[in-house]
Amino acid sequence: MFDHTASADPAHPAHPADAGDWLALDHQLCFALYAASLAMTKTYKPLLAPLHLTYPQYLVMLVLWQGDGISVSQMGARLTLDSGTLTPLLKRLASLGLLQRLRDSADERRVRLHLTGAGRALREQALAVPQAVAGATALDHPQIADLARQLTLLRQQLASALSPALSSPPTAPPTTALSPG
Amino acid sequence: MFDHTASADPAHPAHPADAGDWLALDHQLCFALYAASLAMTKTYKPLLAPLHLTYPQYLVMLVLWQGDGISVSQMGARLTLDSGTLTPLLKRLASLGLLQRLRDSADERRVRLHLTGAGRALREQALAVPQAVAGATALDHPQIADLARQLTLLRQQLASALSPALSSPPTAPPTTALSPG
DNA sequence: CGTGTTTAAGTTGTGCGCAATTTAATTGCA
DNA sequence: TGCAATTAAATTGCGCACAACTTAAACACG
Repeated sequence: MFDHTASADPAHPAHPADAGDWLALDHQLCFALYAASLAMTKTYKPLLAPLHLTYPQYLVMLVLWQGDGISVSQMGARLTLDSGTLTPLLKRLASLGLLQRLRDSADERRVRLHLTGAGRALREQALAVPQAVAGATALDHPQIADLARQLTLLRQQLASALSPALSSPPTAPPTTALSPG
Repeated sequence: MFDHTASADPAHPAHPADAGDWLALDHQLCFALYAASLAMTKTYKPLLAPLHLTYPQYLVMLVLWQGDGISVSQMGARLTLDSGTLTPLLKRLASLGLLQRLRDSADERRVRLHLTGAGRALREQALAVPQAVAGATALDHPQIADLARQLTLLRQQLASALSPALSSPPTAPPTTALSPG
């Protein structure tokens, strides 16, 4: 499956001789990323079930545990999510009693997110989650940190390729990279 | 849990001195993975729009271009998706005229997926997509291949941690890793 | 043969994730 | 001051992802 008419490395040809092999699923970083992300979410599910949180809800709580009172937009910037995703999610967390959504009196457009006592208390139960996930990865911490670093760089690069004007103009202009030869 | 004594880098401490720092968003591999996966999907969107494909639909087509006539379950095994996700997605691809869903006459439970002429022809337009994405990553091919390899290993390890009986019993039993101390 | 089990696909319901639009509040600027 | 432009959040609609369940076909085994 992998090495028909392969160019250099028979196991994982980085440069398929046939142009069509560029479309092979196993050569796609995108699929590796996609499938790993789905697997990660599935790993979290049983760990978050006792906390009555979904995985995106857990991410919101992580942000609030680092500092609450932020606005919906600030939460969105932190998690790269928009209000269309966050508004219903935050309403669910509010109905669970974990946070309050309060209009900013100084700017009535803003909704600020404040942890409740229950929301703050939930943090204690969440402390065991990262270690459990780390165990499931079978990676040690330098490996986890290195992989996280690579993925963060990848995300930043993809984001800057999508909106070149909005971030890091000093680096090379990535617009041309989006139009293949 | 893992070598608590070795924290060094003040900017990105791999080993938070305070136990609470384990919950910091930026220390989470899971978030790096999640955000990178969302960014990747956003990168594909404008590239797949001319093909009238969503990103998961594109993955299905990648599998079929490597060999069609497979069943829904085989597609699911390839993409780690179940029939609840695939059945409506495949019906959309069929209504686009890209594939046919045909009951297997030898086993009427199975539905086999066959590319149409239009489905096969779409492959030509898809050939430019991987290079465009590779450009957006700003990584060269050895780097892309290496990152994909790490992510594939991670996915396999997470999958085996979730269902220890189903894969690689010779390795260490990961059930205990899921229950934190 | 018949019947209980297993398997494949489909269905239903919930929760994201995002594009597009709407509503309302604030800002900019003549 | 007045009014267009901008901004923040919410709403609507669509397409995944998945758990739980249903339907129907194939299999197992006495």
